[in-house]
Amino acid sequence: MAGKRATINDVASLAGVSIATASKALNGRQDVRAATRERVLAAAAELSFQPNALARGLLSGQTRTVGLLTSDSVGRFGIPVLLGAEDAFGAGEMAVLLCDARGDAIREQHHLRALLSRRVDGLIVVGESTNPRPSVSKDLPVPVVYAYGPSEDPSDVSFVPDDVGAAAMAVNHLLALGRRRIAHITGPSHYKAARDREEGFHRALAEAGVAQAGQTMSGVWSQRWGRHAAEMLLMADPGIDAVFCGSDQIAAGFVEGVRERGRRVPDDIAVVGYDNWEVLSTETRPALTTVDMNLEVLGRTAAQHLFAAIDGKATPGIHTLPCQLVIRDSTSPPGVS
Amino acid sequence: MAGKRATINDVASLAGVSIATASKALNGRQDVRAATRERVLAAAAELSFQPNALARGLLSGQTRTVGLLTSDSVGRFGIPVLLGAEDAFGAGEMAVLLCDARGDAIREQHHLRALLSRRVDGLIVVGESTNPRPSVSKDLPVPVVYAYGPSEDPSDVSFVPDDVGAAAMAVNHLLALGRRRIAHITGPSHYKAARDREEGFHRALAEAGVAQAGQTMSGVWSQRWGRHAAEMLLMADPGIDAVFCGSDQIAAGFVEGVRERGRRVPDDIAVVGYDNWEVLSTETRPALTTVDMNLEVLGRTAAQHLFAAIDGKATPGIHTLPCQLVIRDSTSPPGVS
DNA sequence: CTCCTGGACTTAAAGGTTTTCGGAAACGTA
DNA sequence: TACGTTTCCGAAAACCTTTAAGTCCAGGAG
Repeated sequence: MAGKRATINDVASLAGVSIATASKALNGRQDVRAATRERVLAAAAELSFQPNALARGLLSGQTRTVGLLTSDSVGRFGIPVLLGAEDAFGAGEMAVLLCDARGDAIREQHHLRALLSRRVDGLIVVGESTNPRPSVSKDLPVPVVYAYGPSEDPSDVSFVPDDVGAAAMAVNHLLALGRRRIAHITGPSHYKAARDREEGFHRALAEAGVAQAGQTMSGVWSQRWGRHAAEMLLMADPGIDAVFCGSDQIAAGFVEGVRERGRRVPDDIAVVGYDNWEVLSTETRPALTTVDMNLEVLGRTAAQHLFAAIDGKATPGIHTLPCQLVIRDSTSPPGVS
Repeated sequence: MAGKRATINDVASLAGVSIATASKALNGRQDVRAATRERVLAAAAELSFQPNALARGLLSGQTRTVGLLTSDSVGRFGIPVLLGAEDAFGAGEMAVLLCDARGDAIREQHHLRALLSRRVDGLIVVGESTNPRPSVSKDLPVPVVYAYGPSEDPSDVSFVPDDVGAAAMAVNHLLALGRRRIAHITGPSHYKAARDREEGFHRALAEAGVAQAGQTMSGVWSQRWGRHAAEMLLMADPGIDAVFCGSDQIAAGFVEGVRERGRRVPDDIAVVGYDNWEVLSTETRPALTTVDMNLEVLGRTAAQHLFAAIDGKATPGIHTLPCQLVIRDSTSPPGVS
């Protein structure tokens, strides 16, 4: 821990110029002789001068800092968004102030006040699910962009993954493999994600004129439920040849359950998961075909649009971003695996 | 997005007092009559006034903001530390500026400069492994605390989990269950974590006067390696009755491998993992007995000591924090499961 | 009456930077 | 010499808040 930090005043003194000239030299402005600029730069280097962002922000009204407000302690969704945002902002240009409200509205208000008092230039709100959430607050003095979980207010700017389209894509993949008896196991129906994915599932089947195998099985987002669903499904309808699961956790559990009952994946039953959560999708056997929601792209996009909004070019509405089907062994055609 | 924000000047005008009086009233200081304070507070509420943290920081030299510098994109270690830090700082009191260097030294320097120019009060550096890492920089004007990955410089303040002790604890648990032929499967030996855990493993065996079953098997931190190791181990030494794995991923793979070869966990072979990574440790079957490194506690402790260091009470050295053995089904005594 | 005390409030400075505007020097031109 | 132009540099204001120091006044003591 060294002593006091150098100010532009110290730099100016050492270089033998006024503060104004030092400022101009350091910021690469005109109206300063090359030799003088040289001297100032040398002085700044010597003192390892770092401009005080507080003073600068106070004057300009821009802090080059954005707040990221999340409720997703585990970081499943917040982290990719953060990474994407950092990318979009450019290395070191923008800083991100991260707050975790842990699903508590009071805490969220608290964080919100703290962020505003720090004069962030904008705000990204990351939902813990794709369920629409209350708008963070009316009449905020800074623009807000919602990522993953959209705002209830359609005049806000929101970015969500295209769950419907992705589910349809997954089912079309199964249909293309010749599977015709396709079941659907997913999470609780109070999740919009579950409902959207089911909608996509139905749409794709309808377009192909294929009937769903059994009823959609709603449970929880866990491996345990996947295993349990496998038991029930194989009992009730032994003829199924494919399953579209609402999450990788469910898919991983389902694969286990299938194997325990002596059926093979993908030969007997092809399985598609959702999330592309690597620890489950690539490490289990067989590796899971699954939907990647491109959360990093989503985060980057949200950040870019936040930029635009800061510049006064907001793009209100709920924007849907495409997902990607990652094909792995759990849907290999027979004999290929 | 509303118009300009209210300043203390606006509040003072509306309340009909001077700026100084407004400031004193808002900050609960003496020398202001109750009625006057009332008026000021009402005015502030009416304008929804929020003090400008930049101006305050500029004056006081304290920003009530700390930087969290990590290289752990996935958030496996950074997130718990962040949560613990937020806890220690108190809700909304302190803000955390999060930067991810992605293992790149250049990027780290970049972020470091950005953080310093923003005048953070302190810095927490989170390593991606427990391998000692270069000190972030000499003569920084703010205190730095290292979490998870310690600094190479012993005069820095570092907090690391007690891998050696935890491994010994895990092995003692297996010994207490009556297991005597215990093997060790772990990650690459260039990880200090792997070496430390092996050391604890050996120490506990030595203290009990029990010989290790076979040689320590070093691979990578993956399920695939766990499965592979299971094959090799059961081939070479079918008599083993317990395995201590260097990570939950390895343990999960090992359990799969064991089951495929027709042996049972925990009846034939007890398994202990490491990390308590919930998606693996609680969701697999049987649920894994594993070591929890208490990363959230570690983060909170690091944050508390950063506070102390900011107040001039630094505690140099590498501090080792205890881990915790979470006992689950993978080490149940026969017949209990 | 004067002097002092203490309460309630105001003035002004400080913190570090950017920016506008004015000034000074150097130089060329009439 | 007087004047205009260009080039470079400096003084000072502005951003918003906190705080040390100062002002003013009422009331009590002498």
